[in-house]
Amino acid sequence: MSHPIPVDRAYAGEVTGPALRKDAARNRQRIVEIGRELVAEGTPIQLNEVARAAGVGVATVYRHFPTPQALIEAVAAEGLETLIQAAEQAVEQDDPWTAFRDFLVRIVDAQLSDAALPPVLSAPTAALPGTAQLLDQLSSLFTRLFERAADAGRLAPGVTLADMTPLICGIAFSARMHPAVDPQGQAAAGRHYLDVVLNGLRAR
Amino acid sequence: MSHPIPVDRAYAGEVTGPALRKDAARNRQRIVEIGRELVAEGTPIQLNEVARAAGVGVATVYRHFPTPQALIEAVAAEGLETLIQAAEQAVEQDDPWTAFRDFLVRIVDAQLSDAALPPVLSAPTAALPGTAQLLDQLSSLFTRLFERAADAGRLAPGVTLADMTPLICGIAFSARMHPAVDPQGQAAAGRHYLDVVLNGLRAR
DNA sequence: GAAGAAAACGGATGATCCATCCGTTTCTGG
DNA sequence: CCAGAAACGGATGGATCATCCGTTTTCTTC
Repeated sequence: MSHPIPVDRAYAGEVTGPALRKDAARNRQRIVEIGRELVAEGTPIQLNEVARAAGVGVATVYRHFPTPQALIEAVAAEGLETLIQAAEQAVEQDDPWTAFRDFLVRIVDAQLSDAALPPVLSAPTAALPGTAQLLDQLSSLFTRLFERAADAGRLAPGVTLADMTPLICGIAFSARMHPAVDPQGQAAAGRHYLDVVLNGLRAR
Repeated sequence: MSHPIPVDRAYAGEVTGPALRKDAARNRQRIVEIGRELVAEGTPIQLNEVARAAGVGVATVYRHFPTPQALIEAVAAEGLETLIQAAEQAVEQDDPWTAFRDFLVRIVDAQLSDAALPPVLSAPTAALPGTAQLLDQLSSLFTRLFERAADAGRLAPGVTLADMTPLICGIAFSARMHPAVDPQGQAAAGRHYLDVVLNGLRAR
């Protein structure tokens, strides 16, 4: 931690700053690529191993991603952007409850089909500034969705915005525990658990 | 894994078999003691470090607990036994729904106050045979509680027994994510999330 | 309570994993 | 094309892991 490892910048979820040099950008992409594969197959991420697989030096990996979590965040960036788009579309929806519910379906689904998302959405803090920025965007869009639903009187009293992230991540956690054979079995479980929670959340 | 490390036996959740020698029993207890402290303070368990703190050789620790998970299970045994007792009392309860609900409150609470429980209750497989036995007992008692509630028509259709463990662990997961300062804030969150789910689970 | 067999002990050690440092290479702006 | 800056790579010291085997403790039998 004493060596000057520069703060990360310029990747998928573009945090503007001095652009990366051409070779740096290329290497970064290769590294994220490998990271994506490892995350997808559930292999725990070892930065030295990532370097070997990506065909770059160890230091190059550490320079871009000081910890495995940072790499996971970079892998998750794409998924976060997709979620942000979904949230943007949802705020356009007329019916507050439908918009709210449909977005929850999306965010649960996304966590089940992209293994990089759960650790990022559940983590208390982001390792990369770009991740923090994406999470902020998502959070502010989601706040709108939540408040619209709440203002429309569709939510049971006592349910707060601060409860939503834990609940959503808990639902995804439950679905991942479900002993399903096929992957869509897990998606079905996720949908089911979300229905249960939404049912418990709705004003009557 | 080529060295003959004997299968574990004779501890809290007594799996009968040849009794441990006196010194072995003493060391085992010391090790679990230290394990309990580490788990409580949230320190990740390192078997070498446990050996040092317990004042025994490394091999002694590995002989008793081949992996950190095994030690965590030993620490969790006491909590599991308490839950089993609670479940036994619950099956005596007259009202099926009250029995079911009260036990769920207990199991969520227990996971929040004993950090050894979540990994054991969420794990797909047990590392120690004693843990497997305790989990079996718990599971069979819980099955009774669930089926009584279901037969009494108190559960929404589509809710199965297999959904319950994931849901319960998901609730505990959500509560642990809740950004509470004091520890009873987390317990309150757990209670709240359980209410939401129970609300969604109940037949209407 | 002594002696032999069996069980358990301890810690040195080779293997593996981690992450930094710094000499070399690649890039970019002028 | 040149000089300065940025990024590279991999050797390496440090940490962690888990096994092996010579020694000690306990149990059993007489």
